[in-house]
Amino acid sequence: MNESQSSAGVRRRELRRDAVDNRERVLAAAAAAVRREGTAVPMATVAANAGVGVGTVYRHFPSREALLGALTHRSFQMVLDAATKAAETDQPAIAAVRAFLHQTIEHGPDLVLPLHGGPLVVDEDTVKVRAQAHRRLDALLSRGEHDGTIRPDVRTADLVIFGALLAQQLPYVPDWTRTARRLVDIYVAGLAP
Amino acid sequence: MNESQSSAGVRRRELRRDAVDNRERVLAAAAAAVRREGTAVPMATVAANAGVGVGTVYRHFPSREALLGALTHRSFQMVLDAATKAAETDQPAIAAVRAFLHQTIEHGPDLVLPLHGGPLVVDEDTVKVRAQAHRRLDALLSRGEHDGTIRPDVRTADLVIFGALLAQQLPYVPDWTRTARRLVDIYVAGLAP
DNA sequence: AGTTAAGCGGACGATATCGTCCGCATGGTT
DNA sequence: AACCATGCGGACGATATCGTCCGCTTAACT
Repeated sequence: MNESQSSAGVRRRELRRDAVDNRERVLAAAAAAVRREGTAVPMATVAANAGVGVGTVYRHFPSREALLGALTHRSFQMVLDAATKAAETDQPAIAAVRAFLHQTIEHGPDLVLPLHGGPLVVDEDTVKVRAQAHRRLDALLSRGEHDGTIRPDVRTADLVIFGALLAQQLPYVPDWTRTARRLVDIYVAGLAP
Repeated sequence: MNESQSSAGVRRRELRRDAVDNRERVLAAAAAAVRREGTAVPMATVAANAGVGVGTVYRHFPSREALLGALTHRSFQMVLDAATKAAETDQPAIAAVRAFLHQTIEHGPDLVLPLHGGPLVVDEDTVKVRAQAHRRLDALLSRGEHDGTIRPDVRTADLVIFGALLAQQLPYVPDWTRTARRLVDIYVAGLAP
């Protein structure tokens, strides 16, 4: 992870240190703001929450769409990480699935996935990350079918979708984390053959 | 269901027939629009989709907030109806729960519940309807605990929340209904003691 | 079929948000 | 420590959306 990114190096030099910082602060502020106010949140709000000027936001992300796209990418990356981490252990597959879903809840506050509320465009890179996450979970489910801990009719997409839904936080629900964990545990119980 | 509504009659006369029609069309169009574009959807879009002028929208719902509030109320009413209908049958409680959740999915396209994406204010009347729905489901869960078809640690809120989450439709998921049904069936399987 | 008040539509001024632009600040380099 | 290119902030003109207002239309009643 050095110099220019994956596809045909576009970035000429390293970003200046303050620029790297600011970029990260903008992303964090944006995630929080989008969760709080939805995808139509004014860029000025994001900028203010990040403690930078609007100009800085637009420099790093040339349009609102680009910013939202970056949030989505970041979120799928988190999902991928959670899936990878969960799959690494040698516990029964169903336990790994449970761990994955719990992890997703934990990441909840930072996840901005393309749920309803404005069309978040998903770019090519993001599609790749999403595909990787799917593959990881696919393997996990196969393992579950094989070791007999998971019923065979479960789709990979179900896990991602369920996780995405749980990453939402309903404003009127106090103590969301606990509720989400209950939902997961019951769902996981239903996963047994 | 005649004349003025429940609480202290506010409406002086009956609405004219065309007015009733238009009100309904606005609500339907608004539900669709909000699902498609989020709660920040321009009022002009709603009006256009309903085939009326903006003036008409604002006459029936004095502010955007009022319109969103009406949608929320209507949605909880649907949830209540689904819960009532499901509880009426004399099948085992767990089957009724399953029916309730499937019904909720069916209503999906019309449900606009206070999920993330802008604070939908929930008014007093709506709170009452929501409470009724909760009571209905409470009774159902008790019955389930009693007839031994449902584990006792399930919270009523879980059902409402799960239903609400399922009523979302993730834009990138094709054939959402089928997926949602799978999620429900697995969840319901997990509900057994 | 005439009367009238309820209802309708959409133009309009006010306001909010967008994304750009440019003079100033600062990290990095010699 | 001096240079300067990268990065920063926020004012600004352009655009989008808001909610109101009022002259016209039409349902409802006689």
